[in-house]
Formats: sequence, C-alpha cells, structure tokens
Amino acid sequence: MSDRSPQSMSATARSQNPDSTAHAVIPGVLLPLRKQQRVLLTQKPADHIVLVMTGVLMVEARLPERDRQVLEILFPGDAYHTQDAPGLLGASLIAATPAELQRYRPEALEAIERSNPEFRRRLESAMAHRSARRTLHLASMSGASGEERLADFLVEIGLHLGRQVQGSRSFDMPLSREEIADYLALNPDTLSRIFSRMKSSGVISISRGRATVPDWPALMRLSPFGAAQTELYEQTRVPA
Amino acid sequence: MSDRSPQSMSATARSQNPDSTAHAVIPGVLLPLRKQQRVLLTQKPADHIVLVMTGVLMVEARLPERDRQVLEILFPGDAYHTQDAPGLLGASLIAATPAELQRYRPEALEAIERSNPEFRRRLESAMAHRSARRTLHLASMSGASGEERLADFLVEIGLHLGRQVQGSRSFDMPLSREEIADYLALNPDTLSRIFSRMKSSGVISISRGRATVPDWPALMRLSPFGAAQTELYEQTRVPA
DNA sequence: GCAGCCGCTTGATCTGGATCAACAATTGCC
DNA sequence: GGCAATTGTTGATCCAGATCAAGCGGCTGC
Repeated sequence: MSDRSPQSMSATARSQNPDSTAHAVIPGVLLPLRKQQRVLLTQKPADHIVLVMTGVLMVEARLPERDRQVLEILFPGDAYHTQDAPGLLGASLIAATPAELQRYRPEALEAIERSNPEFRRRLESAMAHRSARRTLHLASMSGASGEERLADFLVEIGLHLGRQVQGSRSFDMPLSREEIADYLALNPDTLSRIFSRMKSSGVISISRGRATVPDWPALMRLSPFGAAQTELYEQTRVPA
Repeated sequence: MSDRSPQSMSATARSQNPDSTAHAVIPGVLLPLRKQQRVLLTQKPADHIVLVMTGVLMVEARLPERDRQVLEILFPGDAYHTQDAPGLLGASLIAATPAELQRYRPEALEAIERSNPEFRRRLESAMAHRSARRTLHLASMSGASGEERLADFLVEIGLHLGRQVQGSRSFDMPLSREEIADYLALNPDTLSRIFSRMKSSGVISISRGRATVPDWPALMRLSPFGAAQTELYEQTRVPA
C-alpha cells in the first residue's frame, strides 16, 4: 500500500534514514528537527496531523510527579494525530535522530484530501498501521517479561531500520538505554542487565551504537509479538 | 460532539445501558449479543467497523501459549475498527454485558459517509476519543502500580457507567474479577487483595455486582490518569 | 435441602525487577 | 590530549506482585 520499505531499495542505501519520500511530497509545513529537539503536543487547541518524512521520533508523556514515559516510536511513513494523546498527559514528540516532519492543519488536510483521494488513502493506511502497532506494544507491555519486551523492541527497530544479510540483521540504535527503558517500562539498571545477558548469549552484539543480530530467527523466538509485528510490517510494503 | 453521555438524561434512567441511540441509527448490520458472546476479529480478510450501540464489550487477545489479555473496554458510542488488532493476535470482541453492535463494511461506510458528512464526523470523533483512551490505558499499564491501575480502571468505568449523586458515584460492575485482572495485567489473587484494601479503607464498596464510590475525589486522588480521563470524557459530551 | 461448582478471598512463600551504591566507559569540551 | 560530565554496567539488597494452596460463600441443579 504505502511505500515505506527500506528493503525495496538498493542494498547500498543508508539504513538509518532510508526513505526521504515515504509520502509523495504534498507540502504542509516542513519541520526539520535536530536530535533531541522537542515538539509540544499539548495546549494546542487546534489539532493537527504530522507525517514523519525521515528520522525516528518518540512520543513522550510527562505527568507532573511521574517518570517520563515513551509511549510509542515513529518511523518514516508514520502519521501522528495530535488528538491521540489527551492534553493532560503533557505529551511531546522528540527526535531520537535528526528528522523531518510535515505538519498539516485539519482544514488544509481536508482540502488536500478532497482533491487527492490517493493521498487520503495513504494517510488512512498509515494511521491504521500505527494503530495496530500500538496494540502490539500494549500487549507486550502488559503481558511479557522484561526479556520478552526487549526482544519485541529489537524486532520493531530491526524491522524498520535494519538491513537483512542472510539470516542476520543490523541497524543503528536510535534510542539511548534510558529512552529504551522508558519505552519498555523497565528501569535502566534492569534493562542493562537484560542487554548483558542477551549479549553474552550471542543473540545481539552492539558496538558504537550499531547493533547486529547474527541470528534473526533466534531473536524472533524470544519475542512473543515478533511474528505479529512482522506480518504487520510486511503489509505496509507494496504487495506487488 | 457525540451524544454519548448518560448524565444528560434524567436521573431515573438505568445506568448500565444508558443510551440506546448513542449514534443516530444509520443501519449497517445489527448484531445483538448475549453476555459473554464472542465476535471473532481474526481471519476476516475484509476489515469492517463496528459501532457499540448498547452494552459493554471487551477487546480480547489470545496468543497460543499465553494468558488471555483484555486490551480495551468499549462503551456505547465507541467505534472499533477491525484493523486495530493485527491478525496474529487472535483478537475477539466479547460482550461483558448484553450488547448491540452495528457493523459496517468499508464500502458501505464510504457510501454513507459521502451522503452524510455529519455521520462521518461523528465516527471520526468516536475513533479519536477511543484512541486517546487507549493512550491512557497504555500509560497506566506501563507507569502505575497495581493500586493505581485499579483506581484508573474504576474511574474509567465510573465515568462511563456511573451516576453521580453529590460527591458519590455508583455503577454496576460489568466485568468479573478475572476479566478486570486481565485488563490490568494483574493476577486475580493480587487484584482481590487490592480490592480488599480499598474496601477496608472506604474508597469503594461492592455488593451484588453494584459498586459505590462514596467519595469520588478520593478515588481520583489514587488515580494517576483520572484527571486526563475525565477531561477526555467531558469532551465527548455536547459542549453547549 | 443438600451436593457440587465456580468465583472470590486470604494466607504463606517465592521471585523478577526496582532501588541504592559504586564504578567503568563514552562523549563532549577546552 | 586530558578532564568533566554524562551514560552505561554491575553488585547487594529489597519489595510488589506472582504463585501455590486452602477455605468460603453463593448459585445451580437434582
């Protein structure tokens, strides 16, 4: 349906920001973000929609007396609707890597959609895909152990940012340990321990922010929702 | 925006199925469900949209070797899109109380929407509202303790099914202990203990499936996401 | 009325992950 | 290159919630 897949391009392409034309460029307001730059989603009375053109983003929630949470991770091709986070959550988007967003106000969007039904269809498909991914993340958070949650996370990142060579797969890790911990509802100490165990069991190796999973099926076996994630990811690629 | 609110009706109305015309009746296929009846969401290649007319539903996921999970709870006025759960999750809708659904295939829906933009707006608003509620549930599941999660759940149910009298609020509990446990990612034993503590501290009392919260603000103080839920719920009521 | 079952409660024990506290490794900055 | 600051690792201890097991009450069906 949408053309978000890195794999559909030549093997020499960069894996980090694989696809600068994840959506045909129908211009809204272009928003280039440097690493760690933040876009507030709160207190904007007018909702809007944001398309991720390049880079990786985090949706963060911060409630007064509570730890920061990373609610979801956005990749090129994803569409985010401001209304998805209630105002009181104190949500923002944060660029995990340098990124480019395209922002649309709803009126503008409606006009575009009327004149370009193909664009509307893409947008709806992107939204549906992200919604299903959120379901999987919820399922993982509420049904899986720490190690399983980390495996699910690695599958998610690997699918979206990784390049497959034989049965192995490698990718640049866009999130810091603490950010991953906030996404997985683990504390950083515990996460570090789980990572160490996985490294010593050979499931993954990491050096200088580059992760390699030598045996992808082995990782999939640790990941309760990996198969569902893969199915979902495959659907977003051109079926033809 | 939509007219889903029980409170807008007279105080003598039943609180359980308060509003049989949550959406203006634009007929799709009407689906009456008895308690515990199940509608499979899987393996339907054609996606469709379901409107909850009356009753309370659970969205359940069941993966081969894993415990059942309740991913979300649906109330009258809610709209559910089949695509929100990936096929491999093994999802179904289950009626927690007797319920009525209206089901639409996407083609039919498109035709209706074209001729009735008001209906389309309502549907989108219902979807947006549910999406925000899902965000809050995720936040609660990954950031809150058992007691806080239960408080969040009670606020959710109380808002949707409760009737306010002074500062107190009461409602029929639509879910069993085990179902609540599956929704909150707790085990039933632990949940029962937390309930007992809350009962003995006077936050809530339950008899014959009817729950009473004598001091609603006290419950809200235990609920990290209660304020955000309330804000959200209020938005769905006619602002005028 | 009573047998049996199911949903719920409660006690005793166990454990995965949190917390606290050093310490090591990177990264950034002059 | 060298030093400070930030980020990641690891050990020791602790605790919320899971697990296991036993009882309790209310409902169903005979």
